[in-house]
Amino acid sequence: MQLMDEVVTQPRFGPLPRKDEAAIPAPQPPKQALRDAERTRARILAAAAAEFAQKGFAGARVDAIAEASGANKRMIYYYFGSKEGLYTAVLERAYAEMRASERALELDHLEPFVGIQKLVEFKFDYFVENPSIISLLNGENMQDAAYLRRSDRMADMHASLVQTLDALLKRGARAGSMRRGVDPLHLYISISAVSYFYFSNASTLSKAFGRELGTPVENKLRRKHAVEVILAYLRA
Amino acid sequence: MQLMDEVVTQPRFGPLPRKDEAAIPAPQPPKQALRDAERTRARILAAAAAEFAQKGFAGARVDAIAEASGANKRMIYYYFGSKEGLYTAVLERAYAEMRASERALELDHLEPFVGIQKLVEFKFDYFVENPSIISLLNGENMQDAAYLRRSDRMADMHASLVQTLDALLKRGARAGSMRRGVDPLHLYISISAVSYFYFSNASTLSKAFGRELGTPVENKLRRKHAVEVILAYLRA
Amino acid sequence: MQLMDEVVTQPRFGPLPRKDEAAIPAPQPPKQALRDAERTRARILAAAAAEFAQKGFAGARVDAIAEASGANKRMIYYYFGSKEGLYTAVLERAYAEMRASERALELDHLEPFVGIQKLVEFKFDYFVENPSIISLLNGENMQDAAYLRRSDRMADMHASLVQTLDALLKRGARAGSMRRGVDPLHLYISISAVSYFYFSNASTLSKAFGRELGTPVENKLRRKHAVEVILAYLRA
Amino acid sequence: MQLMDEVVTQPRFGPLPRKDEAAIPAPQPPKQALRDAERTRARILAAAAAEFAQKGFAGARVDAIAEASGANKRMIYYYFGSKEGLYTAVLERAYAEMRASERALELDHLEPFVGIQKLVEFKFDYFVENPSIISLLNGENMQDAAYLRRSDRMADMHASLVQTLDALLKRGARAGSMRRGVDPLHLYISISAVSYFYFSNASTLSKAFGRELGTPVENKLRRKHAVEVILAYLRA
DNA sequence: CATGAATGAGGTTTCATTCAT
DNA sequence: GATGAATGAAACCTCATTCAT
Repeated sequence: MQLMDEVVTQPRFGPLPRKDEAAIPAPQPPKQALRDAERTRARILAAAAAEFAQKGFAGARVDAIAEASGANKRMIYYYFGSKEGLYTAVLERAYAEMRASERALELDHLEPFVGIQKLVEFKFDYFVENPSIISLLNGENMQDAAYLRRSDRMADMHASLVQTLDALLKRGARAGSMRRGVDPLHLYISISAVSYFYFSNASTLSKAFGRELGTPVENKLRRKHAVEVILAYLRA
Repeated sequence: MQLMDEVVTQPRFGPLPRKDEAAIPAPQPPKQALRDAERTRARILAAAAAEFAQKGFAGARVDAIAEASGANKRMIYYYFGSKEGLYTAVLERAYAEMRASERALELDHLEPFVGIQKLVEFKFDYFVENPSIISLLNGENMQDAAYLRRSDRMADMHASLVQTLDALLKRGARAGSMRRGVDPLHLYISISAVSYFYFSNASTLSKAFGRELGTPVENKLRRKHAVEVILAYLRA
Repeated sequence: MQLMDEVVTQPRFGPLPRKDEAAIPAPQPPKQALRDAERTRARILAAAAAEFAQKGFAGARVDAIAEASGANKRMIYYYFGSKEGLYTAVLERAYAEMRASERALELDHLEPFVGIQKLVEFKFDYFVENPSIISLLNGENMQDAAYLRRSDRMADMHASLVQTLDALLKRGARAGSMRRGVDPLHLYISISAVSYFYFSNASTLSKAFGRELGTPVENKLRRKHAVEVILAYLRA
Repeated sequence: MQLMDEVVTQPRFGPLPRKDEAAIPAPQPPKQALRDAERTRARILAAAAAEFAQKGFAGARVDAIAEASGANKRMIYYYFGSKEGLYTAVLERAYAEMRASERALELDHLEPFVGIQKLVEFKFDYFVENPSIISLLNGENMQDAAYLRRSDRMADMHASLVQTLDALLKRGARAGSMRRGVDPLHLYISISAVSYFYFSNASTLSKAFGRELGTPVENKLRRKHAVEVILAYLRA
């Protein structure tokens, strides 16, 4: 969950700052006083992300998170209110970060094929670097997005990305180099799919086919393959 | 989990028939008793599949399975020994059935593009009809295939399918109509991915993009898209 | 809580038979099979009544109740669902029993003064024999009847008693021997008060006045006094 | 708990001024600091009285008291040492104030019936104005006066009142207008009872009889009734 | 005087599993 | 074959209390 730390959230401490955590730009208090609370909170969040990713919501143990984070179990409730609150915080953070990274891509002004290739590669690389996002999403999807469904903070999520894709597709089509009539959402889904599934199902696939996936060598192969599949589909 | 019932496993009723269940042809007990036992067992298995799919291994409740199946809780232990035993049985059954269905496809003698299109469509349709397999696989992958890893009964799994794919690819390449140098495993993964991911992540995608996926209309669109993506990639 | 056992409730077992417990006249199953469940449930209820009476809802310990009842802690949840459920059950039972006892009085056809004297004495004696009802009521009243408020099963409670009192008052007034214009509800409250308060506040009163209340000798005095206060008030 | 503030106790602020608080005349610190400390202490005490009255000792939450009083939780420990210490302080204060108010009555030289009527009315009015004293006493009595029992400061409590009552009774008896042989303690108990019980059990009574008690109209009725009951009993 | 962060003991509740019939 | 009752371990969570500043 390394990348997570790069998301800029205002330092938070005190009990249960649940709603719109990052919304209020708090005045900067003296460094030292803050540090502990902020760091404790961050450490809990990091430990929780790992635990929830590996075991799912039901399988995760609050005790394990407390221990892994080096914090007292009570602190988890002090900062997040409940196991569920912690889970939601982890989920929102992971999601928010992914969105932020996508936003930072700025594909709009690239040549269409170049832009889309960049997106495919970004997706692949992102999953390499943030493996827990896959497990977290898997867990959520298994329970029909029970927790994300309740979160207001991720309503607008990728909307922008699909619009960006749409613009690229239109430009490419106008230029005559790109297939017409492509549904940008389904394209986005396929772009995600060819990377996501490779990672998410690596364990069972490796076992089933007796070929260890997820290794650097295999990843390189897969990354290239993913780009080819998507670009081949888009060529006019 | 309707299709599951068509898999022919030997009826089992004594306690703990864990290993190699179907291997030994059990002595034939009086018809009626057998039927009841078999039916109880089947009902437990079906209820368990639903529960495990929805909640994962840790989140699933033995009580809930007992109630849903109409069986006494004790029976679960009588037939499957433990929650873990039940989970393994569910997993193996789902896997075995998927394999059996794939085997029944007989793509070998089809024209390469036709064969591959048929496979893409089969995958898609299979997930439509057997939604729980996706959740079960997700659960397994989240815990690094902890249970499947231990199962001997699924060693040879899809091996055959990849070989079939390889043959089709070679034939297509020789004929000059098909792209050369395609890795059949990665092709298989992509074929699975474009359908699987659409279903597995339908909940979060629907929420994120504000477009309800999984509906008949949307499914039809997706199925067509999936075929196009794969075939476009393969065209020489 | 001895008297409680005389209340006739249908034997109940199995998990969480919360609503209208006593309403359905269950068919009488074989004695032996029932016994344990019924007895366990009764023992938990008795232990809980004692614990809740002494410590209040918040102060009571589920562990203590389990131990005192000789039952496993889990059984409490099996039969009553939660600490709150158990508390409600205790409360309803105590209340229902008091109502049943009052109903059994049959004061209607007595000479008015005799009838009212009998009621005063009954109230006094009931508190002597069922001390926990006082603590339970105290606890409820401290929290503004939070739990009783939610219980449907005690709506009609004493209604009948006040009507009985009203009839006696009217008869006495017509005969010229009894004070006119007495509000039967406030009379009932006073009848309860002169006994209840003596018991409910015995501890602090004893301490404050340095005279041990609640002893047999003192009780005899108090009982006589209570009767005199009420009857003197009613004489024309 | 407004009346409480009128009790004159020496302002206290150092840590743990538990025993005989008011006995030692503390050195006078600078006015302002003193005022703040005193005010914080008073606010905590007031909030605590409300919380303990409503929830009992076990049900009360130190956090809730801190929040309601606007003070930091640490301050509670600074001033009162522990939850128990705070509870005792609340109890003693409430008790001391009631005693002080009773002392201020000066019934000794009144005509006996007038004096006793005044006492009945005083009791009633006191409970109207100090509702929390009832809950606090209830709580104490539920746990057999566990805390009051330990307090030295309330040994002599009402002793004087009973003596006053005794004097009035004797005077009335000598004058021939008043019943002879009345036990002044039991009279005092009855006087308390007819008001106390009405308030202490208002919640359950209101629910049970479907008539809202504690309203101004109902209170007026009750007050009159209480006086009548006691005076009728005393008439020769 | 005051505060936010931290703690550990203990409380309620849940769960897979087994016993007795 | 089947059932309801029972169990103990462990899970989540709460609370009074203390530490560091």
